Amino acid sequence: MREPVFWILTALTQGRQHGYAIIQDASRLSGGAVVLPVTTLYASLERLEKEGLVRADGDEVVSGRVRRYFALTPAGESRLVLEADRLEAKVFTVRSQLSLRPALILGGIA
Amino acid sequence: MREPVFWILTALTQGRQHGYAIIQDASRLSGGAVVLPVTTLYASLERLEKEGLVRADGDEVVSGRVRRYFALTPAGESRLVLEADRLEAKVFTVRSQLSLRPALILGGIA
DNA sequence: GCCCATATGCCCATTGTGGGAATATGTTCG
DNA sequence: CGAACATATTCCCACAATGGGCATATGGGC
Repeated sequence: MREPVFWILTALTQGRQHGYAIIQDASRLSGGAVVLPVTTLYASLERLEKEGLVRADGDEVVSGRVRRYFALTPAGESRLVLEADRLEAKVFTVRSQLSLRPALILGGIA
Repeated sequence: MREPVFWILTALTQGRQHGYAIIQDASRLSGGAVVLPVTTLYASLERLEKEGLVRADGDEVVSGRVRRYFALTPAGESRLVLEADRLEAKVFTVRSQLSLRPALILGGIA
């Protein structure tokens, strides 16, 4: 799973949300590190809908502007849980590798 | 950072390695989950070399076959450490979001 | 002799990402 | 009032990264 999709699904864990708000959530949740481009967002949402991880959840008009709402499907939720597990495993693996890397033999017995 | 690059850099933490062995390391380190396609590997290595995260570390001939060795640069190592931190932060964030998601109110007081 | 593992290289298609710009309404500020 | 900016979505198009297919070449096992 790529970054944009990860943040979209993560933003949707708190309930239905519309596109523009997802961009703001992604930025907030990542501490400002992630900037989700609009084009990427809508392209991803369309793809995720086709894959059944996200579903359209009604259009609403707020002060003249249309909002398209999206929601996580059960499949989307379990996919995100799976991703969390995978990320955790990756962290464990790199950390292990980094801690036992040859370069670390700097103090030694001396 | 994408999956293939992550596993390439992780494989190289234990010292210089040649292409084919990196593929096997990636598979082993990921518990068989990651299959690094040959084309992706060499394309990535070339890119990583250009970016200064990896450097060519000599060609050797073993039983008639040429092996191209590659090694992590200090930049590559710190990039991987940074990536580990980012992954850890992502795990923390999703887990938090998942634990406080509306759907979890199922047991309640009852 | 044939297949498989090792080891790399070239060609090319697809996927996901993302820049640019258009559209349209509401708000803020000089 | 006009300009700039935030909200909210859409279309067009370029590009980086991924990866499939195939070619090449050697050595080992059946």
